Amino acid sequence: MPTNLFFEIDDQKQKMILDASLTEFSSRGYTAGSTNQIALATGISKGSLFTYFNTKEDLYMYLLDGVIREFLSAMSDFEAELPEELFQRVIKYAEHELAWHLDHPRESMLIVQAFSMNGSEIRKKIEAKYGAEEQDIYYSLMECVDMTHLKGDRQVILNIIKWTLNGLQDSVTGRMTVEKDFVIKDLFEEYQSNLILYMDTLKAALT
Amino acid sequence: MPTNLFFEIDDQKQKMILDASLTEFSSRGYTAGSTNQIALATGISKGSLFTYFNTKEDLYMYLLDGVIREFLSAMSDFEAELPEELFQRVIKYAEHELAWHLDHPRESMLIVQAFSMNGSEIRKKIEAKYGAEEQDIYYSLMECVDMTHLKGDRQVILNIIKWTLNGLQDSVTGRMTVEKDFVIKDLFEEYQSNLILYMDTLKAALT
DNA sequence: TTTACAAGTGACCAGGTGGTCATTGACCAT
DNA sequence: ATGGTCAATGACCACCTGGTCACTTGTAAA
Repeated sequence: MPTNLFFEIDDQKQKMILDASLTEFSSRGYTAGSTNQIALATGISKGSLFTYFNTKEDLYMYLLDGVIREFLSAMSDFEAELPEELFQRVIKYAEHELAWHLDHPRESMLIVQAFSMNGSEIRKKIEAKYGAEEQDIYYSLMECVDMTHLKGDRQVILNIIKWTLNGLQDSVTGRMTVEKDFVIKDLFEEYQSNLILYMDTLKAALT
Repeated sequence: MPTNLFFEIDDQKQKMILDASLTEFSSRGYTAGSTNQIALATGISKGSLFTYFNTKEDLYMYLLDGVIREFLSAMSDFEAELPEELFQRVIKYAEHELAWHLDHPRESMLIVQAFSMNGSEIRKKIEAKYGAEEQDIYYSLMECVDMTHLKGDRQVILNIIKWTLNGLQDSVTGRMTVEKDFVIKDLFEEYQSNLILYMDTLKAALT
């Protein structure tokens, strides 16, 4: 949590600090991320940085909180535009989510790294604070959908769909970390057509 | 890659070094893992450690290679015991895989961390060396299965099943990192019953 | 112009890191 | 006993970390 002083400096400076922090932590992770580098990139002294935030952890948690809130609100805001039919709805939702990740690579990486951290104390705090919240966005967006005509338990079906989305998404982002030259547009289009293929298979099977 | 000297010291010592490395790297990750700590835990000097392995990376890659080979062979060796029917086969395979992870928590964590590392150079080497191999074990074990009677493309179905397994598995291992008191046996039994529930749903849907 | 006070600074600290290399000492052939 | 070989050693190096604090600087009131 920042000190009062952080909020009293001008907004430009606040943004620069958070932007530099985002770049640093998303590319090097929490542990390897360097407060020296953040201060340097922002153009302020390390002394100031540590008067705005008491510890590296405070800075990181404040940054993460903002980014997660951005993500959740980007997803929630899209709710009105989602079709009512389950599989159409899932496809649009997944497209929107992946588009957000591709449009916000640093934010996306920060979140991914935050939840794939291992062992450390801070990981537990993150899990305790956001674990539930992060899971719930998908279910809450699907809550109003009628699934009485489908073969199988509601929760089971929702999870199978969700994990299939995960798998498809990972196969895209995984390729991004390995291949040197990738065209985001191409990957996205491949994802879209796979999305339709997999959802059609599930729809045909479960209807 | 170790030097010749490493293989010439007695096997007990070799094992102690690898064991200490496994403990260190699996609990703290590659970057934070300390060669000092490994030397200390093994009871040898740091100088010796660096005559056996030229760099930290060499040590880590050698360790990882052994562990991955262990895992792959543990999976392959099980092939003969797998039922021929697809969903029964998947259930047994998944049980066996999760059991291995629970029985080898350090090895399991090492592999997970190796493939969830971000950004660094070594990650790319790992991906290049094992990316394909790790994906293929599941497909190769399912290769001989007859799926002509199922509704949908073979590859699509196999992926949906695989990602469903992933989701179930993550929900178990995820709970292990969060909850303080968990009984492995209970988690495993919960996993087993969920496995059957989800595979039954998929089987009913796809048949 | 002087004073008072808060904000900004970067040299500094203790504690780590991966890696090196002059020295040691155990062993063995002579 | 001597000389030679070579694995083992740990003090040492340069570099980095998160965090501190005595100091400088800017500003505004008196």
